[in-house]
Amino acid sequence: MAGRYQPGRGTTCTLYRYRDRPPRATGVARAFRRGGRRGTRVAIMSSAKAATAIVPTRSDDYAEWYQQVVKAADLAENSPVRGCMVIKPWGYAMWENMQRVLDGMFKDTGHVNAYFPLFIPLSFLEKEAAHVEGFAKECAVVTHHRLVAKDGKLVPDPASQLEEPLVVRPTSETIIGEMFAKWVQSYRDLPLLINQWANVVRWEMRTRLFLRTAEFLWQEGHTAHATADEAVVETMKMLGVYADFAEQWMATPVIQGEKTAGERFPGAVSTYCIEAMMQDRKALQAGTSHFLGQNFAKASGIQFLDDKGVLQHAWTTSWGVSTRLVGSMIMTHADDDGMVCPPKLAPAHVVILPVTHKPEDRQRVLDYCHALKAELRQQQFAGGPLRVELDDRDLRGGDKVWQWIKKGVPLRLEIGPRDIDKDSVFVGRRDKAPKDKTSVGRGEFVATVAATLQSIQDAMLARAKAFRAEHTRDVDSKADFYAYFTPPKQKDPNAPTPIHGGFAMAHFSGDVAVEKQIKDDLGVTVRCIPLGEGEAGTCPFTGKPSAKRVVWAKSY
RNA sequence: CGGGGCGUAGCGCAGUCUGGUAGCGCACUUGGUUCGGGACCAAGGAGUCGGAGGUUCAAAUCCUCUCGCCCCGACCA
Repeated sequence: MAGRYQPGRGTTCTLYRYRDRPPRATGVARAFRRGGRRGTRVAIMSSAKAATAIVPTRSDDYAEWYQQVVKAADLAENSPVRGCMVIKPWGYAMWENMQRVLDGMFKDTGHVNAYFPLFIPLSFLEKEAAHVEGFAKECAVVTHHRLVAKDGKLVPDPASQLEEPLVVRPTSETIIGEMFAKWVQSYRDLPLLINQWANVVRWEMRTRLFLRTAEFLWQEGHTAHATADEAVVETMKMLGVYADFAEQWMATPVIQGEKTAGERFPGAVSTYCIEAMMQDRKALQAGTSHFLGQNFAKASGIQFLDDKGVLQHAWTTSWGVSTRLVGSMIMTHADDDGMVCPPKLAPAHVVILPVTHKPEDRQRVLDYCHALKAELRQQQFAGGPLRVELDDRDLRGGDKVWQWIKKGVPLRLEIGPRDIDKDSVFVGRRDKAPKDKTSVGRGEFVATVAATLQSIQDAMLARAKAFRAEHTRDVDSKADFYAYFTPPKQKDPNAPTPIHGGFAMAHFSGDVAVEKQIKDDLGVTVRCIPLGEGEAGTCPFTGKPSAKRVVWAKSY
């Protein structure tokens, strides 16, 4: 086994692998596993690189970094059920915060919540041709309703076979359409503006925590309107709600645009989306809004008498965002020390870490911290009381500090006897380096905490915007386009693809064949056709005229 | 679904090639020393080596099958 790296045997460096923290010393030898157990291990030796809490780093191995952040921040883990995740309290709290805010936005735009069944009769899915084709391949199907013991095991009782199989909803257009058909008789029943918070199941081949799992949580809005115009307005309105939410709450800049025919929702007339750039420069669709025309109304029989007594099909829309948004926040904001929560959606805004080394100081410090916690909770931020954690667990200080850094809490307060004597707090901001901490008077901290959180929120959005700008460029020739999206040569064909490319803004004549060719060649697709006016130009692939530049990128 | 890799204590791994019945670091528990800090010393708890068959006196190790996870593709509403 020549050349095999053997830690602790004749080498002077120490091997650290995926441990939950790096050594304190800078200039450490770091290594991480990649691929095989033997011979293919890659040891990264770097004296210049600072130690990070997450190994590997983003630039070392982005996909692995993502998984390590999810683990280190205690957001979620894989379940015994293939492709399904358990969302842990810290991750779920982010989703709850998103839910609360979005729910408010939906209500403010006139929508009401309802709940529809998990199970959809198979025949419902068959009603809309494109819908069938789009979803058939990834449905979970229920065929029996009872188990019987057989040879000491439980098996579906053959006698309990369902006459019509039930599909676990991959989305609810069909069953909601069925109900809408009953609810709508007259133009006076319209518009119908419904949202539901639910889980859905799509039997995905390859899954990733939060980004693509077999079961996930989402909201799906479904509306029915008397006119096409009204439905289109609704479609765009909700797209705008998503874009606002992404920017203002998730600190994630997004491009609003329309999908090409190939990327359209099965059964939709047009699909709109918000697209965000992750730190590996890939695009992630963070939300979609569909104008469904009369397709589903016709399939489900949603009809009404208009004000002239004419029977018409309604015009419908649907729109949704999912727990994927949690994944997008990780990929947008997390760094090599773990999660970085946008303050407005953080499960906790502030964590107080009492420094209680000497027993005689302990009670005094804790009393001070509890009082400060109570005072901070009186403060308002982002439309609610400040969320404050007091971590008085009997752990060593450094351990606790790093746990909270990895979880991404915006503000850390370390408070010991010396701070109390000065009536001040020692503040660390998650958007700054872990050791970059400052002493601030208690009164001043409390008075400015909301502003401080807002400044972190703003800094995160600005940073994400700058990153996107840095990796977005106009591309005007096919050669440049191909060069932009071709990764550096890899010695090992099975190694992760290095980070490269970004968003290419290129003209496009709309040829489906061209789009397909580029996808086959580079794995790059049109993420969206941005809304708004654009300058006309020439498609670099066909030489045909193009109305405006579209966003090309690799994507999740 | 194709190609590659990996499943050994909570986490990260060694041990597998050359079968002899399990080890290291961190975490955990206890005691002590430390203490504005991701400490140190000592003692200790924790694993039917992913699962099922098979070969063998003997299997983490060899063979077959299977499940799961990860990477590269394919697919992706």
